[in-house]
Amino acid sequence: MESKETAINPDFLQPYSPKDNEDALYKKWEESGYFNPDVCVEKGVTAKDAESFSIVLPPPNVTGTLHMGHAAMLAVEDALVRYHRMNGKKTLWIPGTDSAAIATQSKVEGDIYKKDKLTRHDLGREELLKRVADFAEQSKDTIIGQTKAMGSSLDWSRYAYTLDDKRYRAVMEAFVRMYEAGLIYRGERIVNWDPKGQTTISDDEIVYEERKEKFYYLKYGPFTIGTSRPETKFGDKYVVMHPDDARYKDFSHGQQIELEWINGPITATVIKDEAIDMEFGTGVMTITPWHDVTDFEIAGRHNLDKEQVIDERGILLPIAGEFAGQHISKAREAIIEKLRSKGLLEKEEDYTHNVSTAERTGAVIEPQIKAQWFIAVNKAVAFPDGRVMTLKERMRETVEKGEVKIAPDRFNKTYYHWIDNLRDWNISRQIWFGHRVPAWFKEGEVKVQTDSPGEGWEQDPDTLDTWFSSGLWTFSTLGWPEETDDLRTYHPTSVLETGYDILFFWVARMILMSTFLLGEVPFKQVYLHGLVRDGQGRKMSKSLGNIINPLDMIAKYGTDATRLSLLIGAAPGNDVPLSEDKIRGYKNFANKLWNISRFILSNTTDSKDSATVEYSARDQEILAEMKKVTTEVSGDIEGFRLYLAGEKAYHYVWDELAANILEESKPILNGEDVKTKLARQMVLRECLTGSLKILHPFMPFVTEAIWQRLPEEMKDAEMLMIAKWPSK
RNA sequence: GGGCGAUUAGCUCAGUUGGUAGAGCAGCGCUUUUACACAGCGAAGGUCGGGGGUUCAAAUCCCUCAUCGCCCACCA
Repeated sequence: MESKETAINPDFLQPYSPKDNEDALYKKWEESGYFNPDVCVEKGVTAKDAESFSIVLPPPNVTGTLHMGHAAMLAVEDALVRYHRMNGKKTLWIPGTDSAAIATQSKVEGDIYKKDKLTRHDLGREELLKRVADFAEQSKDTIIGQTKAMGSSLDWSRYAYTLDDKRYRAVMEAFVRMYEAGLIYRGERIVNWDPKGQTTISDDEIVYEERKEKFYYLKYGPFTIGTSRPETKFGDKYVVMHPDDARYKDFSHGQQIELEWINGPITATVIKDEAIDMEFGTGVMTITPWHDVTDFEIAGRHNLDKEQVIDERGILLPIAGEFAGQHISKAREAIIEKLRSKGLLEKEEDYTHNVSTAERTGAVIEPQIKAQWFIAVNKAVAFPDGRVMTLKERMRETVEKGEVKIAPDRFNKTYYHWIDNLRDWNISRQIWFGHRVPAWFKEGEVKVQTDSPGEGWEQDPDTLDTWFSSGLWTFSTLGWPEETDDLRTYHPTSVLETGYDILFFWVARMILMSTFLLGEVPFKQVYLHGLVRDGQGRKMSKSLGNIINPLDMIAKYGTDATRLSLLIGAAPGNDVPLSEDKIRGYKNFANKLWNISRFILSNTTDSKDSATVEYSARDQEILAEMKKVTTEVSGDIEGFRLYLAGEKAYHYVWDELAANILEESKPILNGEDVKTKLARQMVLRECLTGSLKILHPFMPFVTEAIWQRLPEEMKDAEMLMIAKWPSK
């Protein structure tokens, strides 16, 4: 026994230490160049004509730090990538970071204000952009370093940043092409104005919040109107009711009525419109087309005047008379007081309704009419394949026809529902950090082109919605608009793995961009993961104090344990409960594997000659079993059931290989029958390498650490990372 | 108001095409016999949310109710 122990690597005499292995292994992988498929082909690891497998990493915010959600995403994607790489595919996983326009700019603005008490207007556009860019550059290494700590086998030579030159160019090109196709237009429309962020936002960036407010009944000439927003009512000179409402049949469309209103007598005009709900309130309302979407549409149908009442900062304009200059949040009380004193307030009720707020800033949205850039989703245009259809139709079709498959498929319905309700997408933002709209103005003329038309042309100061550039991500990272080899080889990408919470923001927008600009889908498969929650299924949050930091877990239990805990039990589309106990359990497993290896190696040091092996029936059974597990694990990975694949491999190794096979092998290994012993030694070695391989996608470090310590004759590759997946 | 999902052992969840329930963690008892105490062995624990139906057979399919959660929606 003594001699056998010394024959194997002495590291095995100590428990497995993730800390002492992980960084060195990652460095070794990175330096080998095998994260880059070109190197794999060059060195003969991958066949020149091999099928490709590609994933783009959903780019984390440059200024962010790694949280469990990222860790889960990296674990899933890396497992897929490692599996396909070992299966001989030309495998590419592209890293990148996102400038995250609004989020980043407001973070920097906040910091500057805290430190120097300066606003962005004090600094000016150029200076602010410089500071934001510096900040982004500084903090980008943090997230990259953390991504590496997870063991991610990303091809760093292809690293992309949403605001780097190539991506910037792609964005400009996309805008111009869509404009020329008539898909992008500039229009005066009612948009969602965020008074705090001082920018418009898209419909998808709105979050509804339930609020308890007062609902007021006001006397408006012969009518009683209901409103929850008296501060918008100054300009109201149209009173609207349903044409079929019997209560108001004596009033006719277009009829003019003199009445006393907040700031004195006005002339109101009766409008009949079917948008009115006869059941709600009194069935009569006045309209404020400048600050309400429904009202805007009614005004549009009847060609009515529109007047702005509230400015961009939420301050009442001169139309409000004595209330002008007041902020709407303060003015409401005073207005109600005046209405009451004039006898115009009939009653007030408690009222619960949904208020639209901006996702980023939390501010209550104030609809405003503004000239903005939009993408027309209902306009039929010619696609690259020659067909003429709308973006909506094309987007729906990709999923309906299975060009893009979504796992879990129940999200198909969610996707359709979103598309059916989709309205033109407002893509211009009034912030500075981001891709600037490639439109140029001069004396009322507009030119849309990537570079300035020359002297005297002023570029539109607006920037683009961050999701516009994100929508190009699968192909802007591959070199588009140039026709690169990468684009030909790796697009459409194989899988897009991301959280279900950005199905609309991102997944749908990528489908939109790719089908129109390239004439193909951006990816064949969507894999939606859930949110990582705590052990009790609660959301992780600072206030609950239940945040589990992936880097802490990596330091404490190792990356492999952290990865496994995020993979097992994580079915697509379902939230993942995570507790420290769970991670600890998988740390023990890594050590178990280490000890299994130690046992097998120390008991097979004298088994070099394999030429004349005769397997017993049981030996063959064991080998068949190994093969069966491999088949199942492979099937589960390919079917995106990683939670099952990981569990099965785990189960096999612990409960079958360790508990049964090793135990029953002890008498044979210690016995006198040399032939039987040799056969079993070969079988055990086979089980070990097979187990390391099927576990590698899930726990790359410990499996590679063991692989590096195997005798040469057991290995078919210098690194497990590029070893051949066992036959299925 | 519409849609989706969940309800299985103390906790968190598996259970792929229907065949008399499984895992991890926690907990209980025993074991330091060298691969591993970051371990092993053993016992305990569930009328699979309620009700109805289809079937020889249902946690698994259908209907219905209940509770919880999520998403979507321009009722002033």
